[in-house]
Formats: sequence, C-alpha cells, structure tokens
Amino acid sequence: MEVSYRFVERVSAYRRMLRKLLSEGTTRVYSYELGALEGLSSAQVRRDLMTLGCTGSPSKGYDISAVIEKISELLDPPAGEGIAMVGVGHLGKAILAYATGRFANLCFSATFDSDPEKTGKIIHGCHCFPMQEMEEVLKTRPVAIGIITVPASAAQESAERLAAAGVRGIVNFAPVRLRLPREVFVEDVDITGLLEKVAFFARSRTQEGEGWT
Amino acid sequence: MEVSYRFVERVSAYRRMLRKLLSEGTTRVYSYELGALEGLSSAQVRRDLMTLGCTGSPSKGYDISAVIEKISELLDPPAGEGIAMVGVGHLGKAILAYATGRFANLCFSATFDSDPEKTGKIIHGCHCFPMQEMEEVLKTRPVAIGIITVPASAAQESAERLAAAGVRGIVNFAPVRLRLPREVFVEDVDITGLLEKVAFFARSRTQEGEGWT
DNA sequence: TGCATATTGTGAAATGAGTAACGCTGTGAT
DNA sequence: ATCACAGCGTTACTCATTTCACAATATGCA
Repeated sequence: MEVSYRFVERVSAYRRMLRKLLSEGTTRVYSYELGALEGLSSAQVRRDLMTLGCTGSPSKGYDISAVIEKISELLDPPAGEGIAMVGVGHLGKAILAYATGRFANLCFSATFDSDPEKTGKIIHGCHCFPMQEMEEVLKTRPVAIGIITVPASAAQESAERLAAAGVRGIVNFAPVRLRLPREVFVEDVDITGLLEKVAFFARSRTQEGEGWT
Repeated sequence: MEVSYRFVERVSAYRRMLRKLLSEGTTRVYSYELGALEGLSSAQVRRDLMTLGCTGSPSKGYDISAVIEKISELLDPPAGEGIAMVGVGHLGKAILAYATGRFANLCFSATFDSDPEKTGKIIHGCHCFPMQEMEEVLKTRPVAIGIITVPASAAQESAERLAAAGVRGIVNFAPVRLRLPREVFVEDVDITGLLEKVAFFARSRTQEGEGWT
C-alpha cells in the first residue's frame, strides 16, 4: 500500500491511544472521540480508518480491537527484525530503557560503542560490542534498523557502515544530515532544531487569542 | 510574520548548515548548493530565503553571513529566555549535555526531579530542584520553554504545572499526548512512533528502485 | 413496525505546500 | 562595448492532503 508519512504517524498514534482506551475497559470509539483525543477532525479519523480497511457502525462506532488489529497488520514487521544501536551514551541508554520490549517483531539485537568501559557488557538486556566489530557482528545478527546516537563527527561514518551491512532504515539523533543511498530510509531528529521551533512558536503564540485545544 | 511549521524547520536546518560552511571558510552559496545539502530543490531554498528577506546575486549567490543574520533575527528570542527541564533521567541528561550553551538568548535555568539523589545538585551546569518546589522556583526564575522527560504517568501533571507557571512552549518526550490550553505550544516527540515509522518505510522501500539521495 | 437520530462512508471542494518556468540582472569573456 | 550565460526573484501552476457535506445505515424507542 502506498501511504503517506503523515498517515503512518497518525496511525501509530491511534494505536497507542486505542491500546490505552482498551486497557481502561473501553471497547468502542466514535471517530469524533478519537479525533478529539488526538487533536484531529472526525473526518480525518474516518478517512484514515477507511484507508486501513476498518469499518464502523453508526450508533456504535468502531471496534477498538479490530482497529488495533488492522493497524498492527500494517505497521508491524511480518517477521522478526533486529535493531542496532550505535552509541550508548545517555541518549542511547534512555532509548534502550524505554523501547526495549515494546515492539512486535522488532527488538534490539546489538549495541555498539567505542568506550572500552562499556563494550563487552550487557546494557539494558542487550550486548554492547566495540565499534570496530560492527561488520562482523552484523553478519551473525542481521538488523533492519539502526539508531545513531554518537557525536556528530562519527555519525556519517557509522551510518555508512550500517548501510553497507544491510540496514534499511536509520534514526539519526546526531546533529548532522546523513547522506546515504536512497534505498536507506533516514529520519534525522534534530533536538536543537526542535527547541528552536518550540521557542519560536511559543513566542508567536503568546499574543494570539486564547482557547483550548 | 505568519510562517509555517515546515518553514521554521527548514530555516533552522539552513542555519546549522550555513554555520558549518562558514566555519569551513565558505562565504557564499548558491540556492542549488544549499538545496543539495539539505535534500531540497533550489526553488524551495530561493523561496525560503525570499521569505526571510534575503537577497542574493546572480553569479555570486547568497552571502552566508547575511542569511545567518536574517535567520537569527527570526528564530532567536529578542531577550533572554529560560528553559526548564522536568525529569533528569538519561534522556534529560543527554539533552542537557548536548544543548547547553548552544542557543542565543535561550538557556537552561532550572531542572526538576523527584529523586532526592539528584535534587540539590548541579547537573551539567544547571541546578536540580525537587519536583514539589517547581512553582516556587519558577517565580524567581521565569521560564518560557519546558522540556518533559518524566515517565508517562507524571507527564500530564508536570505539563499543567509548567503551563500554570507561565510556560508557553513544551517539548514532551513522554509517550502520552498532552492536553493543554491552546496558548501553550506543545510538541510531542514519540520515540516509539518514530521507530515504527522508520521500520515501516524501511520495509516499503526495500523493493523499490535504487539511486542516491 | 416504523420513525427519529446520530454516525458512518465517501465524492467533491478547499486548502496549502512545493515545483516549474521564465523574465531579469549582474558578471566575465570576447 | 557587447554578448552569452548562470542564477536570482517571482508568478502561476500542480499535486497531495484535509475538510465539507450529505446520502446511506444502523440502532433505540414509541
């Protein structure tokens, strides 16, 4: 299916919210309810659910479990895939601690660091290898996704080595824009830029009209 | 000026790149050069620079310093603004370490944590206060921006207390969607969702045509 | 049973972001 | 001095995404 980036983003958020609702005992939702929770219009929600192939009923809404099922069919890898984390500083540890075990068919299979204090140890349940063994390790533990949390100066090289080892998607937290072959999907996360944006819009919003989201 | 979110994002990225070029001794760029570096069309770059009020010259391009100056006028707060960080775990420390001192007129003025092991100390140059003193502290150290890196269960409450204390922009790393009055600009960063998206597009791209970005 | 009502499903319109295209301008070569 | 040309500034257009609007439909109640 050819779907847009924003669509995947929303759908992932739907699933998180729907799981929460389900855990609280709710079994059905209306499009306008989910829309209000996500800050979207009901039409947007209906259209997305339609794209997913979900079908609701007037006066009962959508069955939450069924929607979660459809989203999982779309988002979750059909078979197990590995994640490699390059750089196990504070940020890397934070992500490991938070994300470990949260995905279906997607788990951390190796971490890499250049610091001998860290290598050879198990960090948050995942073995940490020295940087120079990356190619070797990735032969026996193939990974689909790489997460880069090394300093800017080491990011491009790390990315190229991951790509050469067969990684097809990279989340980059280092403050540089990675240059990689097009078949590798790269998501650059610029935390500095994030703060600049929020500071800007916080200011521009200060003088605007009040109200609630 | 009424500008779009994407515009601010691009402009922030331009500045980062232009500063790097400047530090390497380059003083002028063509729109197509900057575009290639950022993965954008030259038309997009020219249009953005036009919006910023920059003017270039055919056969010499744009003066990098002048563009940086214009971007800074737009993005940087006109006077000093404070940032508060709520939650000083791995993620909080990572952001503090990386972002401290990188902004013009924007600096960390307080951090908060509920762990008595951390409170009372100076972390990455910034004082850490106990959570319950937030209101009191923010009276003497007014802040414009808040960063939330607490667990999901504490995020909404933290956000409301920040908002009540006058914060006008929040970056939320906790995996919940914050519900706040509209005058507070909220940017939710969902790291789980990020990984799901990258995993999805990595898969969908695997069978596509090759080529370079 | 049949009506009233609230919500779904979806074509059509509106919005908005990005691209193409082209006249204009300044530079360097002849 | 004139010409050729490469890139800027800007307008018009294209295309994707979102919203509008309404017929279709399922439920509850009289």
